[in-house]
Amino acid sequence: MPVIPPPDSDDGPRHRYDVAAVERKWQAYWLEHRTFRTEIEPAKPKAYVLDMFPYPSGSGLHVGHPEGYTATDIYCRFLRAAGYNVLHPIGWDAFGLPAEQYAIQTGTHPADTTRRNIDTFRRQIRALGFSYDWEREIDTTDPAYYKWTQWIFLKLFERGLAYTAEVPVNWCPALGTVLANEEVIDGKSERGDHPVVRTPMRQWMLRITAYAERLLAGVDTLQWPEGIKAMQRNWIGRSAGAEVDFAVPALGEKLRVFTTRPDTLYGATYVVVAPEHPLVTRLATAECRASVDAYVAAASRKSDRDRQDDQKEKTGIPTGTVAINPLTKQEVPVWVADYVLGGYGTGAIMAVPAHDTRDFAFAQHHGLPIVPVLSPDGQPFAVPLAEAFTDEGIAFASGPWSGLTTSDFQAQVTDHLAAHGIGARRVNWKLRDWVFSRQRYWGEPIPIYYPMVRDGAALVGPTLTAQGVWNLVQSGSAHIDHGAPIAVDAAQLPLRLPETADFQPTGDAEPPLSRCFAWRFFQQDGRWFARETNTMPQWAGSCWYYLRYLDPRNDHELASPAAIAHWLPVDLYVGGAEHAVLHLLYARFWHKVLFDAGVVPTDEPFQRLVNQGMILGEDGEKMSKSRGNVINPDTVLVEFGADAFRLYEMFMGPLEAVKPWSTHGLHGMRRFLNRVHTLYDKPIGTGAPDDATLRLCHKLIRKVGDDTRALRFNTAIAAMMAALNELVRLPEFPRKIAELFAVLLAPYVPHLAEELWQRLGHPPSVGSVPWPDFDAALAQDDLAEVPVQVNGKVRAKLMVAKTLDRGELERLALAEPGVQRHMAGKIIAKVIVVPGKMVSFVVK
RNA sequence: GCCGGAGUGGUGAAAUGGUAGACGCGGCGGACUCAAAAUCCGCUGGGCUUACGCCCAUGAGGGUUCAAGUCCCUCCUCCGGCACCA
Repeated sequence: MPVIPPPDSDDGPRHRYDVAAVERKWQAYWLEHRTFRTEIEPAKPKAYVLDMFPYPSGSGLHVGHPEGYTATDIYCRFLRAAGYNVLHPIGWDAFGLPAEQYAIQTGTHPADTTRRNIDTFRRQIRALGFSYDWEREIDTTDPAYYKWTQWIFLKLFERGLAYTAEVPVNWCPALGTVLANEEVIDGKSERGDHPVVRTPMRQWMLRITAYAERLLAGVDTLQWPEGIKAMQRNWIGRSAGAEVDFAVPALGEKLRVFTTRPDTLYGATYVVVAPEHPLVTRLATAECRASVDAYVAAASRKSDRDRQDDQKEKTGIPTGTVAINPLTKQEVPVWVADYVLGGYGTGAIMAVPAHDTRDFAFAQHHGLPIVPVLSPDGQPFAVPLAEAFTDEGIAFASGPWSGLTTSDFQAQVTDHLAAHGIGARRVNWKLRDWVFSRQRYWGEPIPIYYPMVRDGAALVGPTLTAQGVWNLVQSGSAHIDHGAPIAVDAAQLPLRLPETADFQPTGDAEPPLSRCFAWRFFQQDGRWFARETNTMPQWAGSCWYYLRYLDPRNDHELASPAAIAHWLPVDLYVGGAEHAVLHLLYARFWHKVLFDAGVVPTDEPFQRLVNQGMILGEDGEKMSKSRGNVINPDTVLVEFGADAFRLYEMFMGPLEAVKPWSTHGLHGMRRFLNRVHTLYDKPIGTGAPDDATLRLCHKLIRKVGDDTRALRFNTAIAAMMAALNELVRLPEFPRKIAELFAVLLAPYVPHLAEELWQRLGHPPSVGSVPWPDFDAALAQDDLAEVPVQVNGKVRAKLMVAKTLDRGELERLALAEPGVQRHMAGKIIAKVIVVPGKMVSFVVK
């Protein structure tokens, strides 16, 4: 029979080994052998490496998810080999609007879509070969999980940090729910970009402002990107200044204003109150009443968005009333204008047009006086100001305070005001309390209930049904006493979300749970009660999930104290920068509360944070369906395999950098892996490697170790590529080197590394092989190429022993023809010799 | 406007103040092949030069230094965030 040459494999000759089979084989092996199961090993140093868990959307994983996940996976595999006890879990942040929106659109129950989405995400993540401990997988919609979300809520409630209030909230009619300030971007919902309006409603609030000072101070202690820290500081928005009373003789009242620049009080030429200010109506004189009322009414109709749009021309009108500047004793007019916010400070300001850009614009527009009282040198400005002077400086025209610097003036005048009972030192915060309730179905039920009242007494009625109670409420003969919230007994948790097909929002403020009468109304000791029907926002489950991973199946504690003590804090947290203020601020807040409650031993949850940079489309634009530049990981995996995919995402550039996708680059990774595979086809030599190869390898161990530890994966990969380029030149592949190279590759391309390790005759897993040590002497060359500079330009290069002494080095350098040529006819003014590094001559 | 980050070949990017452009992609040339693909080898910042070499070059302009992509000052551009918070 003729010998039939084996056909090239069907999936193309570029696949030199059967990537799909190899990857499937090892993924199955890891799962079956629970290779990455984690237990507490007290003898080892611990490392808690956390990914921001995904929201399992209907569209599946995008290429941005695996970027961070690959980084932490490589890091974890490396740390395990380096002798660490590593915790590396994954789970699902599965409550929230998108799943519910999708469910509403398709008529499927959110529980079903959520389950399906999770299955997809799990399959996709497993296909990438990540070393998660799957026995710690969590799902925020699992009652066994949200039992503890509710338990933490009860802690907040007990400590007075959860309360209800009738407050102006961000109501989003399209989504049928209120949103937190953090969820509103430019007057639109963060999710879905729907309009948001301000309207007062009864809401559950969390008193995050009580932690403002600590949340701010804690930022300084964190190893986080500067940008994120700045954003948190900015969001918390501490502002120190003074409150000052301006007397309003016509009313016999004081108008209290907040200012950060009490040193400009002599320049305060008018006062402005917000349209929402409680005194507005009374401030309006008879002549101004109609216009003030109209202005206030118009302002109340405007959304925040509209108010911002009107920035260019600042509107406002006089109230007709005057106030007295407490220092100059002069009368200044009181205006009402919507550039002053009702919800910040006292809702009133003293306007100093000469030294505040906003006041300046307003004063110019409305012809109000502009009086400078401060300049860089304390000399009055010679000409009228063209713009506000807002820097610090030296005061003039300020009575006894003239000549003082801004800071001295501020300190002294604040004391003076306080001593005379007309002011006080004051710190304001931009941070507001967190609106915590949502009028949606797909969230954690808030574990609170209220007494039912009929005719001023508790509603009793053994024969009543839940529906009957509702009828009483509808008819007005009974009501829910929202003023007397009662916490569900912790032993009764979880308070399960009722199953219902009627989960659609109605567009009014009544949550879907209000219609689940059998769940909502219940009888206890003969009395009727009504459950809270708002649910928690999406952020609730993610506020503490990193704690549940520590002990995920514990049903009598959030996590055991032993597990908490062992693993906290999170040593490295990797995720997208889009969570800079929302998730990261809320989670820090809850963590501090749990710290105060003695549940956790640390004040901050996430010691070190790294943001992976966004991956752009091949066109350099943000990936989006509308641009059609979205890369689907599933497709990439089929064509190139997980190892190549992982390697490519890490090789693209620094982890934190924003970088465009390139399918060409991916081909390069496949080529690299094929060449590695081919290298192991060579005869495996039993002899000792030669000196050059040995040095190469020891340098490689150091380089890959250092870079991996520092999350510089791109340069570690480059070093392995460079090493491969040398190794392929060897006539045979020494066994020791073959083993070593597989071990170094393992964190990066775990499937191939396992396969090669097995081919070398070892039992799995290559991941259990300790990370090799390098020999410091072998990890550096004894020869060095030393550049010789003449007047700063390299004129020769010397190949010399690294340790060659200065005198000899200088002598050799001088002998170089290239050096001679540039020194001819000149005298040496200076010689710098750095042994092993550099020789530099300065000649004249 | 304010805050944070970044500007380096055709391209993604490397470079403890000490040889700018490692590594990858792309391109060019060659080997193999009937041919192509794949693979392998070589070259590849720009300019001048037959050549040895020389000059220029890290957004722009200054400065410090024997030596600057790296440190300092001024400015420009791009990305991300915040934005009437007094």
